[in-house]
Amino acid sequence: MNQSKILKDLISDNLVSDPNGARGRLLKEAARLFRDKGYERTTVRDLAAAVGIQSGSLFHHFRTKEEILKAVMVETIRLNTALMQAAVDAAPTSQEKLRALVRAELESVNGQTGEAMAVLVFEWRSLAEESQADVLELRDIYEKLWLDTLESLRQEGRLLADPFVVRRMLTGALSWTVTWYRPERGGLTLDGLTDQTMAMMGFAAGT
Amino acid sequence: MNQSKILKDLISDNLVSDPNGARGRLLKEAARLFRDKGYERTTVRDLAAAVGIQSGSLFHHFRTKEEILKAVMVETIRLNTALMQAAVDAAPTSQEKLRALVRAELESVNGQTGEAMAVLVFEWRSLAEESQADVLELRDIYEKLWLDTLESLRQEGRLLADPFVVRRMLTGALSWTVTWYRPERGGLTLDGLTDQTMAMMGFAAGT
Amino acid sequence: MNQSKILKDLISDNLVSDPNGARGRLLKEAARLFRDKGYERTTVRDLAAAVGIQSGSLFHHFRTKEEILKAVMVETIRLNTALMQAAVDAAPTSQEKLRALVRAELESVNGQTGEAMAVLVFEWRSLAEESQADVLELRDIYEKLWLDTLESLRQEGRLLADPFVVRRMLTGALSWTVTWYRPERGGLTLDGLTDQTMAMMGFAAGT
Amino acid sequence: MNQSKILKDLISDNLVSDPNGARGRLLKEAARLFRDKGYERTTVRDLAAAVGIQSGSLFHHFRTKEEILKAVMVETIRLNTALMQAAVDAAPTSQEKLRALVRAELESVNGQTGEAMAVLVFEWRSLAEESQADVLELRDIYEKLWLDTLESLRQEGRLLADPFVVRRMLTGALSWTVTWYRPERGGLTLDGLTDQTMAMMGFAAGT
DNA sequence: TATGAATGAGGGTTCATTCAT
DNA sequence: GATGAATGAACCCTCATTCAT
Repeated sequence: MNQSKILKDLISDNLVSDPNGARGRLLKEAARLFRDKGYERTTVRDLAAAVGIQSGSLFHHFRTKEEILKAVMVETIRLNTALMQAAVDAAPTSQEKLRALVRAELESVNGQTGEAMAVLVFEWRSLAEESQADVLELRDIYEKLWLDTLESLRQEGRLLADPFVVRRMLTGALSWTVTWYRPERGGLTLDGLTDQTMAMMGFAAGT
Repeated sequence: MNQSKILKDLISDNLVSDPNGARGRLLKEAARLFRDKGYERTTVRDLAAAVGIQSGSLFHHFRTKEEILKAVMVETIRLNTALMQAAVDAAPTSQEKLRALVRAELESVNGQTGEAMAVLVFEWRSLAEESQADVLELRDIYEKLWLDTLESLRQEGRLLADPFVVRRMLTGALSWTVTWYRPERGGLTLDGLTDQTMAMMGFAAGT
Repeated sequence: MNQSKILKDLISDNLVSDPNGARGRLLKEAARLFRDKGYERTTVRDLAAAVGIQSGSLFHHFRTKEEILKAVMVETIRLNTALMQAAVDAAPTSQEKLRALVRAELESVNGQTGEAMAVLVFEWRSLAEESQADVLELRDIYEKLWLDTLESLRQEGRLLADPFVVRRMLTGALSWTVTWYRPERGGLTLDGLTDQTMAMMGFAAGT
Repeated sequence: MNQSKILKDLISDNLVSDPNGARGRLLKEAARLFRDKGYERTTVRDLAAAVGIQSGSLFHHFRTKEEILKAVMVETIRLNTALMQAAVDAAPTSQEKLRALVRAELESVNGQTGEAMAVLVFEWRSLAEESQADVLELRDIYEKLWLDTLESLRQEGRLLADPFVVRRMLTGALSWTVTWYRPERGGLTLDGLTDQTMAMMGFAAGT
């Protein structure tokens, strides 16, 4: 099942907003602004201007600015959970599953459609505590995919460290790429970056 | 050369503020607040209250709030550069040097004295561009320690990935520990966490 | 002529809106909300929600929010003028006329059907000046009933004070009951409250 | 003890703000604006302009706009309680005590210094519920003066109605004078208005 | 008539910064 | 140095009103 099919299904189930609709367009711009300037530095006027409406009109779609942040995070996590699941399902071995997860997360963080993943990671503190609890529930599903894969590798003797710790390290490492990885300037492709990540963990490409 | 000696030297060279002086105390509290609440969410009144003065009085020590952030970063990086250098110098092999660097950075990020390192990483965006240039210069020295060590390991065949990429991955991974590592709740010690980090990269403890 | 007959006549003359119609229902809810929360604190969304429509739809019935306030006042004053007139006509003596007026006004202010009277008194300031002039004209008819009755009592030597002043004092006193009189909690009935009002003025019950 | 002496004592006890100080001047202007335009229609910018400062500066003295309303009410009630107490103490008979209370309340509501009393009465609903509880406590002292006096008259057989009801009626009647009594246009003086009020209750002047 | 998205002015409040004392 | 009142721009959000559908 390819990416656009996954997205289409989520949209028709109302789990993710249609990127062509008013709400979807706003969330996309919000994700971009939040990633680039940070949640705090992004004003509701910035958000409104980015989709060509007045700031007051925002509040037709969302009750508060924070609700926008939450929506960005919730929809991102839903989309990425579905993408990760598909990636894992399609990979035959544990190592390939891991590679697929790394690759998918790098794409989420750095890709054109996925700037919201960086928001999820770096603006977490700006989310109200009540909202954090809601998002954490969704996050658990997502994290389980990682932990199961890492656990398998551990049992196969191909991973020396604790899967839980490794996952958290990888969260930081992969998210952090958003601050420095610039594929457009030539150099490393996303596949190359994935290879490097695997190599850092001692997995040579193609083994 | 132990840590307190290093600190003392830096203080007497006026490279780092005396933590007992007014300026030093403020920077320490600022680092803590910036790490805990973020730069944007920390008000100058918060900063002033933390050291028991009025907000207006802050501006006798620093011209702007951003100058405080910059000072936190500059002094942090000076201190940590000295600490890292000492750590590297004391380690005989490349792998031990790497372990020392990891351990030192984890301590910087999570330790009692070093909360400022997290600020350096996560509040970078809040620093004015002109200030970023200044800090980056200092950072290069610091980064060189890492790159040299990783390069050696690479040449020894013990590291498969590109040192530059690995360093950036480690920056993210190690900084991110501030969001989840809670030694006080029992469990992993800083040494244990260091071991895990090394293990993730394929370096078994004591090899 | 009883109350419902009076109301029916006013409706068929188009002087008061049918409480079963869209306009009448809205005015009734508006009166309740204006009395309970005040005109300023009542939003058009509140008004719309109270009759189960969207806020935009309100403006098919009234050009502005203030027009709703004016309509509440105008219809209230029309209805109450008719009720007062009937009450006065039915009472044989001046004292009984006064009692009937007091009783009728207390009922208007506190009764189930007449919550709008409190609006007329306490939200006067919110009415635009142009509208005030229109309503004042209607009010004069209403006030004349009071003044004529008080004047008679004065001439009979049963009232020591100036009728004009007494009427204004009674306006305040009777309107103010809306803030404290709670018949549902037991205690004073409307008749009892009427007796008390008369007693305050030196008119013993049944004299 | 005359009025200015009473005021001076309250000021030196910090129960009422000095009308020459920043806080006192603001409260005075706030009372005037709240009475003239209503609390809701008065903006913090109006308040600030009335004392010649910027709106942001208001929040140095008061945390919220509502706190200003509360302060107006609290200080008013403190001042008026002291004035009423003095008025009652100075009057020898129950009837004269009542007259003194009526006269004092009329002066509070309509006098130059006392515009705040009208705010206390007519803006009650705008006060947050928690604040209402605080103010009510103060109000009880004030009301007791009235109730004791009315109770005495009742026992002397000079008042037919229930003191509790009479007090509430008088609250409405006397407060309402603010909406229509215009001494400057000639006609009734405050003493004359007091006489009329007493006469309405069957107390001839000088009896 | 009814909807509901959009408007746009203005609301209360925050906050880094200034400055007379 | 320290204070604290004052600034003024900007913030998030509200709300009466409009209008295409």
